[in-house]
Amino acid sequence: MPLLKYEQIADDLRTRIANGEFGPGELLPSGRDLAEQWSVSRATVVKAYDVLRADGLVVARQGAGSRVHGRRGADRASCGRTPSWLKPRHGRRAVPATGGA
Amino acid sequence: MPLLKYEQIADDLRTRIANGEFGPGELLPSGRDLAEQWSVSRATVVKAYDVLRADGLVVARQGAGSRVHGRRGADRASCGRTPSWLKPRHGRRAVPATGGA
Amino acid sequence: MPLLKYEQIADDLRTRIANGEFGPGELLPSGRDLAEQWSVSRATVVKAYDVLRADGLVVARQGAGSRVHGRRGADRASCGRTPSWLKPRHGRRAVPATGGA
Amino acid sequence: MPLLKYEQIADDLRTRIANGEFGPGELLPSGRDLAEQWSVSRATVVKAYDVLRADGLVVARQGAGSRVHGRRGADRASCGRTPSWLKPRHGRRAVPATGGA
DNA sequence: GTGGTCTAGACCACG
DNA sequence: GTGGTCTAGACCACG
Repeated sequence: MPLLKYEQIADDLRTRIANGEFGPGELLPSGRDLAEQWSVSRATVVKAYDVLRADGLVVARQGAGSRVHGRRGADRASCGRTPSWLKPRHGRRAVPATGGA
Repeated sequence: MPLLKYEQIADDLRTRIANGEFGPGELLPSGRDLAEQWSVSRATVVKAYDVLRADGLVVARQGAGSRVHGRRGADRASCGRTPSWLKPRHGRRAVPATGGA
Repeated sequence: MPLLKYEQIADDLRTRIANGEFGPGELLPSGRDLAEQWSVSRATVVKAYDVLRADGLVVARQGAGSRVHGRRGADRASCGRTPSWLKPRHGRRAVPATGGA
Repeated sequence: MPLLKYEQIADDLRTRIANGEFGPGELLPSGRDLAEQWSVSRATVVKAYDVLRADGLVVARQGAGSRVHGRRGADRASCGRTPSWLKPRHGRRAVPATGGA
């Protein structure tokens, strides 16, 4: 087996994040769920998330699950699906803070 | 040959989409059909669609064919000449929080 | 020939723009150069650029050549090579105009 | 099989690059070698490298092999633990136009 | 040697 | 039927 289990899991998550399945700030699958899906112990999943946290790809907080690093929306909005060469249009007009909200 | 085969095929589809031959959400020719029409291997057509998917122009689902990105009608309806996929997120403009809601 | 000459030329430019060979605001090859490179008349090249202008990909001004649509730098900077899922880090900290250095 | 072969290969390389086994500018294993090591077709390896190139992690030139993106030394030298390819354009800070030029 | 394209065909999952 | 992966091998340009 060229890839260890926890590396496989980490890499699978990396791929799914890269594919946009999970965006910045989004909640990732729980350790318990992943352990069941991959038929591994929770310790193995914990190690997989360790790798991703070491890479800076994922952030975790006590009792609040693991999330993709980055704020929701902001960055994604500017680098989403649109091909880069179609970008130039919208002038990054910042949302005017017009009193209300 | 200035253009590789898979680029030719991708660019031809791009052009036909830009020309409105295929609108948002519409079904594109199957890989098998294109392979026959262009007298190329199916793998070459798959690579052409790879390019278009990477561009976000096309979406494909197992067993359900490849389609032009975007919902039927919606985008096209609100646009003039410009192909919908040239319009970057013209909606999105957050609903101005005008007091109430 | 599934692609007409001017479509081939247009699509080649489109591909090269998509590949980043020419960025937003950058000057594209002159009609005279392209005509020679592709062994076609200048009218054919003009037609190719017509297509790209109709697509909104290219802008042309009298005597100033054709350029890729969009401002130089700005947008490219925010959506360059870095994979989208690596983006989140830098907090868009505007360059502090600290007088000195 | 949760991970496709080409994804496994791509992810393995990604991991090894992240671990510092291959630094910026360093030559990566040839497609032929990897194909033999993984007992897969060379086309599968090519696709793995496709993924890494699409991510901007790897650059390849005809006849000159594939290399980790980035110049030798420079990026690595200035970084701590974080793999250089996780650092978005830390240079680039435009020279502040201090009066003159 | 290297990377990349392309073929002809098998295989799989999805519908 | 569909898209996508994968193989084994040929071919090409680059060095």
